[in-house]
Amino acid sequence: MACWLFKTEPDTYSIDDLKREKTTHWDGIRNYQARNRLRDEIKPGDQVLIYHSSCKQPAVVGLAEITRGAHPDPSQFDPQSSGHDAKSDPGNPRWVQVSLRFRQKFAREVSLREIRQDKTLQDMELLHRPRLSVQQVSPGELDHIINLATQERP
DNA sequence: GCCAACGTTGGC
DNA sequence: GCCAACGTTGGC
Repeated sequence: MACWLFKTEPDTYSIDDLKREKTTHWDGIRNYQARNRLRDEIKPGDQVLIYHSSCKQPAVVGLAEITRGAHPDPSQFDPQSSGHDAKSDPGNPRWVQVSLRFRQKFAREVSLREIRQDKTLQDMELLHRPRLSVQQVSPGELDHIINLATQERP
């Protein structure tokens, strides 16, 4: 079982949207490194931290679980979609999505600022790989963040 | 295949 | 809104 962190802009799709819908398809990924991780590494049962980006307080806000591995992202073939890709071959789709299920919205957010200040989280990819929306998380990091999220603010 | 120009992400 | 980081594009 591997652990990941998916970035999302809450104005577009938030943890509350996921909580309401229960499951979703993580579509719209149009970066090759992120795509490769979805396609090659992310498997059903993997745990996913949900992270809100481009907002007032960037933070880890909840937890989800992968229910289905990579399959074609339909939005690449939709001319109306912002993710439309005219160069993608329907016989060999370029972009994939995964499916995931809501597990929990954390009692409190673990902000990027707090992660930066936490000694045990200094190696998180989140702090070293800007602009990558599918991030690796170690089991220890996942555990630590869940602990923070269920404790009182220091 | 190099690399300059350009576009996007995302924190601040 | 600024701008740093870095991915992508396209001319050569």
